Amino acid sequence: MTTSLSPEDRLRAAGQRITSQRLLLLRLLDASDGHLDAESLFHAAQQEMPEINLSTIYRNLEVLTRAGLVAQRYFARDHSREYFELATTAEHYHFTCTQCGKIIEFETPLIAQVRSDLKRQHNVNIRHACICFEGLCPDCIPQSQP
Amino acid sequence: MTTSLSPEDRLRAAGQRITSQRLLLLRLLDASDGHLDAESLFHAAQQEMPEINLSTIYRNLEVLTRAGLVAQRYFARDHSREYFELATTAEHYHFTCTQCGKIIEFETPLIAQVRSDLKRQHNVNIRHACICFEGLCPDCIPQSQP
DNA sequence: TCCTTTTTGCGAATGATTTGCAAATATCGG
DNA sequence: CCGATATTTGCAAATCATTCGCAAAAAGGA
Ligand SMILES: [Mn+2]
Ligand SMILES: [Mn+2]
Ligand SMILES: [Zn+2]
Ligand SMILES: [Zn+2]
Repeated sequence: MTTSLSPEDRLRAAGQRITSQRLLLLRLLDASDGHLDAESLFHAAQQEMPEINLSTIYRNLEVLTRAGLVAQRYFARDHSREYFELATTAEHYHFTCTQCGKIIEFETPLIAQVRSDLKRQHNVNIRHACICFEGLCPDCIPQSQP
Repeated sequence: MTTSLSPEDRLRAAGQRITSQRLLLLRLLDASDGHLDAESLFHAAQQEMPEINLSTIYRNLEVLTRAGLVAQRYFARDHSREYFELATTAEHYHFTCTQCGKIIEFETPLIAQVRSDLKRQHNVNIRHACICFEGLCPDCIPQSQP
């Protein structure tokens, strides 16, 4: 069981340079529930660091993702925008409500099962998977007349 | 068991107007293995219809997708580009080789299982899912020394 | 502290997809 | 078959998230 490291130690452990922009990004992701896009992170970051640039956000999200500290996700049918969350949480998947935008996280061993079946049956080496669902959350499902 | 309808009948059955551009698009998708992007379909279409426009391709792919005749997919880690295939094939999922680009299709009942678990546990109404895997296909996995 | 490498801010570029518009086409009732 | 009406198309320009080139600033190591 790992005591969660400070942003600085996480960067160090990942062999990345420690910059105030990266620390800020990690702090913002720590503070949020995750599932933020570059633009939202940019706006949040500007509160503390008004001179920070959007391309710095993008570049660092890529660095952090490749370093394994952050996970990039797609939600909803429209994959036009990338979202990010800390990679520290356990493997889980997402359901997005197309009406209100709520994201429901869930776990299941079945995806791991799919992966191992796929690996065994087709002799492939799986490096990455994108699994997401969308539809209406309980609050947004129209009720039938009582 | 449905005898596969002609492109024209498929459009009619879906209540969409029959245009030569749409018929061509359906024919091209019929002829290919699917998994084509708008640009490839555009190039293929131009062979038979030199004046066809790329935005017509995009617009009709959306129409056909909404009509349920075509399915839109994302492949590879870079989801920056949409791919399409006929929606007539059985529910299946995709693995993309990041090295050679090959796409391996596979079936599994486990995803349906995930959906029903998700639906039951969170009372959501699932409308769409995006499931895709990527990595190295058998041909692209480096062999260890014999 | 000095030197070398990496990162940053800035502005411009990219590239897939979308959109406004007027001309062309499909559908349909007569 | 014909004309009126609703849709669709080709064209050109716009979007918009993400990427890039560059010179100045900051980080890390000796
Ligand atoms: Mn999550
Ligand atoms: Mn397929
Ligand atoms: Zn909702
Ligand atoms: Zn391959």
